[in-house]
Amino acid sequence: MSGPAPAPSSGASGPTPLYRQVKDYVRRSILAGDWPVGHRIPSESELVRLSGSSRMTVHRALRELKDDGWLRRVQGRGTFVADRRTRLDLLEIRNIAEVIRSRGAYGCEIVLHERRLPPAEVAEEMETKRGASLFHSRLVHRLDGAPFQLEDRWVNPTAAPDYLGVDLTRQTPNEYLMRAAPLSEVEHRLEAVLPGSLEQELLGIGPYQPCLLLHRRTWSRGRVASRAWLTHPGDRFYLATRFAHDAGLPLSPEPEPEP
Amino acid sequence: MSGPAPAPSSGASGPTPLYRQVKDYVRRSILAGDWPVGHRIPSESELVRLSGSSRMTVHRALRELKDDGWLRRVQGRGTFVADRRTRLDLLEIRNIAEVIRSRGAYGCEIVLHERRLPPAEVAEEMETKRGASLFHSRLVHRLDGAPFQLEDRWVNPTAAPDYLGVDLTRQTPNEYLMRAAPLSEVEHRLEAVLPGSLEQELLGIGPYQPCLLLHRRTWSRGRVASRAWLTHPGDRFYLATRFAHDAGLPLSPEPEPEP
DNA sequence: GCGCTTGACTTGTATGTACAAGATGACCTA
DNA sequence: TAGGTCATCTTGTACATACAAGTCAAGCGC
Repeated sequence: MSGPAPAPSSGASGPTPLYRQVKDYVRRSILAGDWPVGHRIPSESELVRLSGSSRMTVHRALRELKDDGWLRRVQGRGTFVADRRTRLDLLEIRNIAEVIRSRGAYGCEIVLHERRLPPAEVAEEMETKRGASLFHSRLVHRLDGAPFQLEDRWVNPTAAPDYLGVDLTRQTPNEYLMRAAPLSEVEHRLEAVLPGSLEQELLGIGPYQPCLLLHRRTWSRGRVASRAWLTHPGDRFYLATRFAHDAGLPLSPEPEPEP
Repeated sequence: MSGPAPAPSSGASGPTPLYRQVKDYVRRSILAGDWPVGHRIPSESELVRLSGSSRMTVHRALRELKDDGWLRRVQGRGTFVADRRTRLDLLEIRNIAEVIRSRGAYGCEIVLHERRLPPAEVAEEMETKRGASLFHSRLVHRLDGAPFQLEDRWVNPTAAPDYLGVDLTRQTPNEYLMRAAPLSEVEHRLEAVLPGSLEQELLGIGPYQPCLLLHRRTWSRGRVASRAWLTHPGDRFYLATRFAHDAGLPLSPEPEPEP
């Protein structure tokens, strides 16, 4: 556990808390490349031995690193280095398909609509037990003939048992789910990606066409109800906002000291 | 402390943890408008009495709510309801660089900082006359050593005459402009792109690394004050939101004195 | 071989206790 | 009155303990 964290230099904030030191140790190990993505890091009890602190202190450090997206923790198995990208709060995004719909000739093509066993990462995102099968649908949304969204969606059967019976050409999955599973929480994640060859074909794009990927999870009654990957070709799609500001910007009344 | 959180009904996820129930109680009280922005909420010891749980449990709930931006806590004074509006509708008033800054070791490298004649398309975006020279700066923002944003910015001299004299290592362009040119309007545009070779080099990425490009224009006193292209490598950056959908936020106009 | 149990190990939560440190007002003293 | 002191409130951190629950492999009995 070597160095006791980068000395705060300005002694303003007092000594570095122990849980902070543990966090910094883990983060440095990840940044240094000692622990690559997916690597299982030392368990709590090992870190207790290494750091000389108590389990609750180590536990808090790891939990916060998990909340910050650095780690992935699985009860009974261990703690793993997560695929981390800088994360930022921002922006509310409503369902894109419904908004776009009114802008031209809308069409929808059903590629998949079935019940099956999800890959491990999907099961994890949906917070379901391994071995539990889920609903899976894949749709191509078109506007004036050109695909503008590839929708890959998994649905939790306990949240929307009738999902397989829905006619997805008359009702988008999102429209149905809004009714069937009252929304309690939403999580969005927006990133830039290069789609694989299957997605390229479905979207009718070339091999090096960057796309906006909107990853969206919805909760209903405490469970993850649905997980959607919405891929939008970057050459025919972007998000925009424009708005005016009131005269007096409140912004931050108190600058908040910040060490 | 009334209801013990939304009944899990399906025993799928087990009973709701105690700290979760405390969080939900506080969140509901805020969303219901019982505790307006700036209001001092019950202290930990009071919540211990109200909830019947231990102080550590209450403390964890409040700490997480603070981390999520719901509360502001001041040692020795108490816990207050934070102003959450800025996170929801003010979108990206704060430059991404400033938000990211607190997440690790921040660094900034100035590539350009000069006055020159803009290309025609920039002049058009800035709504300036042809032949009028503008301020131009290009910065690479780094987090923990790795570039996460390439900022290419043009500034209107009539809106911020001192821009060339600003030390951009101590103050991001956005920070300076917020002070120098009171914001009246903002326009955003977000898309997925493949950067050119110059941008690749500055960001330290490969030739086929898709990036999120945030295009931003700000107005001040009726003029375009600034135009920024913010490029973020897709392999180390994404945008995210997560929020509860209980009800519309009250947007209480009186922030209450706050003792 | 197949299925089950068992135990070791993991993370998740809950509680009690203790001390540190900031804020505030009552109170005492010069 | 002015200033310092102290008690008391607040949140922040640290630690020990306990139990719950998920995972996995070894080992047992059929």
